[in-house]
Amino acid sequence: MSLETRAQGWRTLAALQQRIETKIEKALQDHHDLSVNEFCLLHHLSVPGGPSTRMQHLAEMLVLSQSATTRLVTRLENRGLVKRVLSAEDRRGIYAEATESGRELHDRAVPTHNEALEAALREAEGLPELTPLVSALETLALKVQPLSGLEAQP
Amino acid sequence: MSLETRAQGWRTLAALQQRIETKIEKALQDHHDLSVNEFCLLHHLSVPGGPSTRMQHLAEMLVLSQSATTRLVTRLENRGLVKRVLSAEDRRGIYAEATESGRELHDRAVPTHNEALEAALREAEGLPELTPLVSALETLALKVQPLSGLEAQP
DNA sequence: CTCCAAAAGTTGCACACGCATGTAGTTGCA
DNA sequence: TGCAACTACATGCGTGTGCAACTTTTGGAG
Repeated sequence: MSLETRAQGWRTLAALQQRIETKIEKALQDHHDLSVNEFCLLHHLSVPGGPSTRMQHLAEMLVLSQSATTRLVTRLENRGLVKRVLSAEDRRGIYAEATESGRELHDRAVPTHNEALEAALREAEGLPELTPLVSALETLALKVQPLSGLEAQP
Repeated sequence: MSLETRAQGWRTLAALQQRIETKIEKALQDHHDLSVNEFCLLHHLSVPGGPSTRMQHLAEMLVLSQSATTRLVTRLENRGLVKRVLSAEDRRGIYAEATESGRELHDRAVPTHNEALEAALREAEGLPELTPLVSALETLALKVQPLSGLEAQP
């Protein structure tokens, strides 16, 4: 397979991705006043066992810069959804954790996210050219099931 | 398969997507002073048979708002890479087409884009949790080969 | 012990984007 | 012909993001 072919597939996937993310963004914004990044941050802090995560770790998971993460946490902190906890051992480190109302908002937002995704996928399947792509995503979701979190490479 | 499982897979894919796009963005920025959107715009105007595309059509393809498309074209126009052509039939319509130097820059940028994508995919394959995902993308690129362009649904 | 490089977060700045609005041109209908 | 609704772009404004510079803290070398 040529590089060009793969690149063409990649750009098509990126466009589809963008379209679906836009739909999810609007749904989350309309119903809960949350951006996708804000939702993902709450998701990481609400779901996993360790409810307390370092700023830099959040930046890696969300694929954001440090500064964007700082302000993302600040925004949610100002809304009382997240709180900063200073680390005792390493006083440079700051942990973010979800508050009770943060977890509540997350629980309400999860169905919105999932239903918007379902709707977007169904819609995308309607376009004949995208059908194989969408069905590949379905397979993909199966395979990724046991994934715990994303780590960045150095 | 549960909605949650699919959503988890989707968020993982989105994160990987974002990571790779960031790498491509940096490569294009460093070597050719182009953002990914700018590259994609040039790509659509340089490659296909019809080198002349309406603003709104570009917005659909790039998954951007009208205003973002206006300014995207303006930026490239100021650099002499693209030119606006007023439509004769419908004088509201404006066509964008690549200039000679725009096509040249595109031709130089294509290898950068493709190599950055290859490198990012190889890197992602190194992370054990992402391997199935990446290989799914490989399959995907094959299936999408005959795709000509992306159209939005009304 | 002192000094210094590296790490974790924050902040100033520039910029690309979306939304709402404005403007020019088109279409339809009375 | 004249007016209203609509379309295609452009523009003002607010905001989220990345980069670079800065502060505080840590850990190690001399």
